[in-house]
Amino acid sequence: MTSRPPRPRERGIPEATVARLPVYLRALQALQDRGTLTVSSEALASAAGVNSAKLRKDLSHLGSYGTRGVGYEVEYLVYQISRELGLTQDWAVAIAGIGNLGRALANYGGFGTRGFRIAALLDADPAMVGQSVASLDVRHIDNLEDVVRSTGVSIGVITTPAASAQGVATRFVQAGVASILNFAPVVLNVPDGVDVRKVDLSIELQILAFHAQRRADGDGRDAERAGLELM
Amino acid sequence: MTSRPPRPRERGIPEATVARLPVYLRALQALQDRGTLTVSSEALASAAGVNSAKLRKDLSHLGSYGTRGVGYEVEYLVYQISRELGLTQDWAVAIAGIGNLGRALANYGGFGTRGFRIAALLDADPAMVGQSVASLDVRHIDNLEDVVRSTGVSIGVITTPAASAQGVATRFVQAGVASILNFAPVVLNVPDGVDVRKVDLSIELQILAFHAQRRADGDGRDAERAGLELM
DNA sequence: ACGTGCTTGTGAAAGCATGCACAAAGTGGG
DNA sequence: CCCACTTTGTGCATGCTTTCACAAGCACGT
Repeated sequence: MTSRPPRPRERGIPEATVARLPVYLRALQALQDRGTLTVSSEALASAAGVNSAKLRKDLSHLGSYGTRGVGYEVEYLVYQISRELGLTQDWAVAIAGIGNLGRALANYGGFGTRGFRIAALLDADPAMVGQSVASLDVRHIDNLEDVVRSTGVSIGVITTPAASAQGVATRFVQAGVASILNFAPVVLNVPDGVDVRKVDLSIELQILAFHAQRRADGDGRDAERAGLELM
Repeated sequence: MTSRPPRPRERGIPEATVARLPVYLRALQALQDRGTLTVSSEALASAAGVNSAKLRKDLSHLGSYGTRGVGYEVEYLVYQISRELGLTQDWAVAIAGIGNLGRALANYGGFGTRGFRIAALLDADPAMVGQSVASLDVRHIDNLEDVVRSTGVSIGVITTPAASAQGVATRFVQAGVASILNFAPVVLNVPDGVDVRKVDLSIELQILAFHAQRRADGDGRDAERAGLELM
């Protein structure tokens, strides 16, 4: 029951590792573009901004894809990580809320290259509906269920105002969408089994402000502290 | 040397706690808008989407601001968290890269209300320079140092293409900006003491895809798994 | 065929974060 | 004034993450 070689990975890659795999993938693709064939954990770790022991442990969760004394074959590793992340299949994404941010996402080219295809745009504003954004017609949010079903959407992105976000999320879920990326500044309530990730610009700024203040306090209070001057 | 009451908090709030304080703050402000005067850890935790023990431990790092048997006074807690996060002062933010995303951020009203003021917009495209976005003139990126100094910018937001991001980051740092929020899909290299946070849309989607695939694999392989059907 | 040198993969230790469960501390009613 | 009730603040146990340090393994030159 524990024969590893044929199907190397067990279920259960740590969450922290999953969050770093896309970073490794991007670094590897950059190497690939430059024609690099193999890379050591040290070099890849430095390109990805992590420590090499962490990188090796992360990769070890996918299987034993390196060669001792040599490193990792870039192309093979790109494939293995892509497969693990589910990027070898095609994911249809719907964006709800075509304001500034929704438009910015719709026009962002970075998705298409990695298995994500923007399949539908939805908005509640009648003036918006029917307009063409990034070569897609904006549909009215009332058609959410139809649109999800007919275009096979499995990931929903919410860029609506905060007040509408929960409603849209609930409709996504009821239409069978179990993965949601939420940009609205609210905590979404969804049933178990639905995966919500949140991106919140204002929270990131607040975290930066906290650290900036701490630096400033330290400088003021205990004269020079470790920090900027140790380079 | 360990007298607590007068200045309750020691240095060193855990990073995980810092990341949640903005969420609590938002939930508290929503309560405040509804006229709520006090709130229990249970109620606030549920509004913030966390468990109440975690909330209490988080808040205990700031000091003892609750009343046993009653809860927390909303207004007082808003003030304490704001102060801890450094939101009682005003932070000048510069946005470099006025593409779709940069414009979306510039026009997003959510910052102003919480101590952040967009003080400058920068772009490398001569056609963009001089245009007015969100009532600010776009300046050429070559003026970065001048702009930072003259407007007192202390937080830099990078929404440039990936290829330009590292250059802009380096210039921000040399101009004295020690807090950077990076939307470009690259790992930035900065000296110690500079705080970089990354927001990466494509990474979030990839993490969602991973979990979505895992759900699908499970359903296919071991018939029905725990998940959507347990509601 | 064998030894040398390099790099991976992984136990084991240390460090964080989470959640339980309860004592401590306050409120309000009788 | 005391008792019952509520809710905070926190010690402790558990689990997850990171980091160290080194044995195992492979390539290459001789």
